[in-house]
Amino acid sequence: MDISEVVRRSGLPASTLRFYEQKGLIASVGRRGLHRVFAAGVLEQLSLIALGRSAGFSLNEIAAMFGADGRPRIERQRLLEKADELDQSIKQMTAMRDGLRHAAACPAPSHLECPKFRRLMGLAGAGAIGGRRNGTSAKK
Amino acid sequence: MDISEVVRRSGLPASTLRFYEQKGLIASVGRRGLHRVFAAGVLEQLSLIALGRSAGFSLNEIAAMFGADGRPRIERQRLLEKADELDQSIKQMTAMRDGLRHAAACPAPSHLECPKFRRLMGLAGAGAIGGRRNGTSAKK
DNA sequence: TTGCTACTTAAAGTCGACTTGAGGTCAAGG
DNA sequence: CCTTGACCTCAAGTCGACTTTAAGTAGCAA
Repeated sequence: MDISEVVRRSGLPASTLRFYEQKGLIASVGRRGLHRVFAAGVLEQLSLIALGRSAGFSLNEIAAMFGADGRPRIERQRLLEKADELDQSIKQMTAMRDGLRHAAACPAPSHLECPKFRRLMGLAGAGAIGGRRNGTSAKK
Repeated sequence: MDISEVVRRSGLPASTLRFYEQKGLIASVGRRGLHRVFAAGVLEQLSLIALGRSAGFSLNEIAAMFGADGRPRIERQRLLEKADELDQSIKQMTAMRDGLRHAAACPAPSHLECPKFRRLMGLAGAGAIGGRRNGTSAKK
């Protein structure tokens, strides 16, 4: 496969593929002239990377867990840790979601006067002390 | 309150407070000499900002929803949209968490051979096509 | 009044994950 | 054979949310 086919089948731009290769996340099996040639397995590796990303791993963490060859050498301990982290986040986000829904329906003139909203603010403050979180930034 | 008290009571560094002021997220009520003076309400505003952040709003979005005065002029529609986004994320993260837990317990020699893991990879791939997501990066 | 020190500013730096741009190469089709 | 355009490299740029740094100022204790 040449890069354009990987682009087509993975949906990722070529620049990302080159970037991933440079980071050691994937590897081309060789060159035809200048052009990279990829094995079919790279698609699987890319899925794996997407999986890791959406589980909250950074590219560096992913690189550490799988060589450029794609052989997964995942420490199960690490997975459980991440799962616990996700649990934390899920709890936070769930509270937040409920709070938002309530705020949208709340009859208080200003949300600041609503006890539920205020409780929610407390929650967020506590969260802020702890970790940092990002939402979907689907902005252009 | 001078800035050091806000720092003390909010837990945020002074640089962040100045940054927020510059962004129009908070405002000082005046100066004593060069030094900013803040009203007590700024603590509430900061909670509100933390709340918005942890609900996945960007600082710009938050600035648009509340003036520097802190008067919340939240469009309820917007809140519901964010709540729906959070629902999406929560579903993704829940699937991911379960997948991770399974992977940690899975007896397959390589996770790539585990059907559950593969299904999970499909999920992640689908997510990748859609939006972008970040986990807790508690790295120093 | 002196001088410490907490405050001030503006600008630049950082980090992660990419994207963009300039300039170059070369395999393939006409 | 020659052009075309897909691919290449390397460097720099972008974005969000801050932090850091350098240089300056002024409130307050002694």
